[in-house]
Amino acid sequence: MNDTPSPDDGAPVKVRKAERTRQRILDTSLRLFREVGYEATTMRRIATEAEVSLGNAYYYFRSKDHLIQEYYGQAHREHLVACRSLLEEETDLRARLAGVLHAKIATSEPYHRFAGQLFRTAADPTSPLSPFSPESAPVRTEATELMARIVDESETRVPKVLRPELPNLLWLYLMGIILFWIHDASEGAERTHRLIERTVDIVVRLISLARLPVLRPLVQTAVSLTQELRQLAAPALPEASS
Amino acid sequence: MNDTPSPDDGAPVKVRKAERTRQRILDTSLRLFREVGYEATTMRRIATEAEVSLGNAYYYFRSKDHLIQEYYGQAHREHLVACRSLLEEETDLRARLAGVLHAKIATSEPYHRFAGQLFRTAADPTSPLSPFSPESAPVRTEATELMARIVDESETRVPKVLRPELPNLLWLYLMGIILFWIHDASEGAERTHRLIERTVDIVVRLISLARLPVLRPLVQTAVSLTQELRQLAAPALPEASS
DNA sequence: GACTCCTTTTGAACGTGTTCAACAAGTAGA
DNA sequence: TCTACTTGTTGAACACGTTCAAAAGGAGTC
Repeated sequence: MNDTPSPDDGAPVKVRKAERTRQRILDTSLRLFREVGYEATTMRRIATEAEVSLGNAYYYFRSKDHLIQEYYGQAHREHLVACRSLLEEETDLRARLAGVLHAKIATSEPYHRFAGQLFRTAADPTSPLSPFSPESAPVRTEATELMARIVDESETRVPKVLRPELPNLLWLYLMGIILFWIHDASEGAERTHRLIERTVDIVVRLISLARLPVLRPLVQTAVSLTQELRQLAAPALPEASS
Repeated sequence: MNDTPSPDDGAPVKVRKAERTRQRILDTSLRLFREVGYEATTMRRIATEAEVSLGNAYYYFRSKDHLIQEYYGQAHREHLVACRSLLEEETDLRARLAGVLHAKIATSEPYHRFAGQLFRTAADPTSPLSPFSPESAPVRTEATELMARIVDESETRVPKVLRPELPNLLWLYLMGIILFWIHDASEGAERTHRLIERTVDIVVRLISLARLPVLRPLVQTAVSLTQELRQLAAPALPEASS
């Protein structure tokens, strides 16, 4: 069992062991979340199946909720993989945006039931699991950067007013789609995919329409609103701007 | 104690007693929600303070969540009272809309902390407490009718495309404001009130802009989207159309 | 009163997430 | 080897929401 061959760098075996325990708990959790859903996955069951005591699970993860933060990360990484080729080949903005959204829904599908139950916790503003919480900042930032990439590497020119805020707006749009998907009980999330097809058109149209003089003040307000939103979520948000 | 003078109509005293017990539990719950928040209000405490056994509370209310449905109703009634004079006197759409929204936030203020915790449950799509759930339909309908009244009795003409769907759109807008308010920790919800002032302008502007030929297709799509949303929430929604 | 039937009420019991004092196991210095 | 010290681990205990079999109460009928 204790196969730790050639501990390179003289790294302490202790750390390794702790890391393995942590990983075992994490893997078991994510598997159970997928297999039996959020609520049926009790901390006792996680502990039992990970061959660890109940208290030990709490040593590594402060609460059941905190286990979910890990899910966010994993889900995002899977999404990135699913998007890669599309982002490398496609240059049309509409196609890029639609593709990324469809991929998000598709990769999330195994976790559909889980996500529904999870949402209950994630929607709580005081919860560290809220997508707006400081704890979620890393994943949120990564996701926003993905949105920026969709736009930047496309052939569409974005009106200047919109440019700095557009990735955040698109991230909000993604959150909206996910919200819809969570409620969507249709076969294969077919309705959500149709929703994407229809709303992507609007969004792309709006991006160009933002140029229109009539709409200028509107756009200005909308942009400043998202800034307000951001302030609301994080009173002090230390973010590396790139 | 047993003061049931002149049981008119020969109504069975039994029913009266049951009704009183139910009311006592309900009053105690709402008071505790206000005073100590959602989570600190345990079913045991409600039972104790209502001078009733724990099981008895469950006889009248299927779960802690169901107690909240009652809160929705009460909150809406308080909102109506707070709006009355404004709706009778004011005819300008912007002023009417802003007034109603400000009133909603103001009357909800005592429940701010409670609402934050509550939201955790209410955001769960499978929860009967979701504002989109069938169980919430009565209050939702009433609130939507209030939105219709804001528009109908104002002096502003609404473009035909928008008319049937506008109350629902405004209700969604209200939900958005409440969502912001829940996250808003500023003194006296001052930020939410500012948000209302700014967004009301946009909304009113959008209502007139909906006439613009350029935007026609956009508006069309937006309208049909809300219909989609409605379908999502309630697979079979029996609603009295007036 | 005695009987039946339905409504109301009780409190013990279950499984849950979480906490915590205690213990075990490694690690490093003497 | 002995001695601290940190890290990792345990399981009992707590309060919670919820359930349920059983008891009590009340109303009508004989």
